Amino acid sequence: MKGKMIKATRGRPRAFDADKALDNAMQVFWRKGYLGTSLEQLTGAMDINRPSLYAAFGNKRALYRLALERYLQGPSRYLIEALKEPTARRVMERLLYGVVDMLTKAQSPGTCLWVHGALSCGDDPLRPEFAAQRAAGLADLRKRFRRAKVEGDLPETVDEDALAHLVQTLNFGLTLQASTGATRKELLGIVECALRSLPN
Amino acid sequence: MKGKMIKATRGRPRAFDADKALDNAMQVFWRKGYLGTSLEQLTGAMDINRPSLYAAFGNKRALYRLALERYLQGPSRYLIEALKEPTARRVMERLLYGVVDMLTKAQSPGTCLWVHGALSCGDDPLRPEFAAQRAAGLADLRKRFRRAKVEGDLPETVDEDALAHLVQTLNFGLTLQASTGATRKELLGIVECALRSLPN
DNA sequence: AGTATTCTGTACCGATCGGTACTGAAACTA
DNA sequence: TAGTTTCAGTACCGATCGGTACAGAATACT
Repeated sequence: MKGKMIKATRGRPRAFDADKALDNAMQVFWRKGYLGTSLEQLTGAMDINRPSLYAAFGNKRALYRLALERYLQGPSRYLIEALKEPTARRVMERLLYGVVDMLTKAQSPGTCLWVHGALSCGDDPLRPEFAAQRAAGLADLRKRFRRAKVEGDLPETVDEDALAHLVQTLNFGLTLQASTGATRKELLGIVECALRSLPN
Repeated sequence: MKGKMIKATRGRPRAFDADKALDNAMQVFWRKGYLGTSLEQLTGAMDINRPSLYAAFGNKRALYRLALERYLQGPSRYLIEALKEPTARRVMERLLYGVVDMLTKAQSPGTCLWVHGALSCGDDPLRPEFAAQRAAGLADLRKRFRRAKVEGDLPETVDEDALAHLVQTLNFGLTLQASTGATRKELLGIVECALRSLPN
């Protein structure tokens, strides 16, 4: 992760904290999307000037990739954690309540950086990368449900592929709800309603 | 709808079909989103020049609003039609299969113009309009389910507000699935799985 | 015909886009 | 201290953004 940030050992040391700067960049991308974010907004939030940004992070697209990685390891951590829950039921609960928490946390932009990026990147080369990441996330979820069947906490009759798809779809849908103004109360209602109709 | 397109009775008649031009504009917005669409792409697809676009449609934002209206009455017609189905069950089926059909039809851009716009409009004044439209669509669905309870084709125990939210969320989620590469087969699997767990 | 009206097309506007050349400052090594 | 390396900052690049001024062409009204 930090490997992609260019750092030097010799010469004049940089005057800013690259990690903190990246964090600020993530915030901007999160709120504004990819096309909706300008370099001026980025350098403003990161409190560095343009050549410093390019020297340290490459370009706008490369910076976005780093911000996305950071997002997935930070604010979107609930996805990783959910998979570690002991039962399929707990995985689904943690995932769905997790996304609601992320979307409605105190200083949350009220959307998902990944989703926002996926639909605001135009024809950028980032586009196919989002598709690959969706497929990867889906595969993780499917594997987890398959394991649950083996371990006996998910009925053999359940189609783990369809269930993984459905849970991912609910995650996406909840994000869009929040992005277009749904409140925490509304989101929690949706999750409860969904969980009532999901297996186990 | 056509009332917002400026047309004159006196003077030189316009050399293009405004309706057809709007249709072409809709296609571009559909594929590229709002920020992702440039005036050059629009005038190119509409086969008119810039001043003609401004004279007939106002500006980029006004043209987008017209394109969106057209989309809702055309490719996204399934939403309106679904509400006319005789039972709550049929409403849900028509809506969910309808969005999949729309997303995977022969020349479909593989996304929803509305969703694409909502997440690619940056800080544009369009943003709150999307929020209002989501709320309106939700209210329509809720009213329909309430009626279904009165008419007896939906159990009294069902929370029509939560159900409406859930169906809208599934619609959003399916759109995002398609926007990031999910196939028709995958989408149909999700719908079947969802319908199996929805009331009735 | 003459005139008012509205369209088309070219050519342009200032602003902003993502990205970079270049100067000088600040650190390290020798 | 001299030389090397890397950073910071200004100032700029060509391209593109959304939007428009203006001149000429085409219609309708009188």
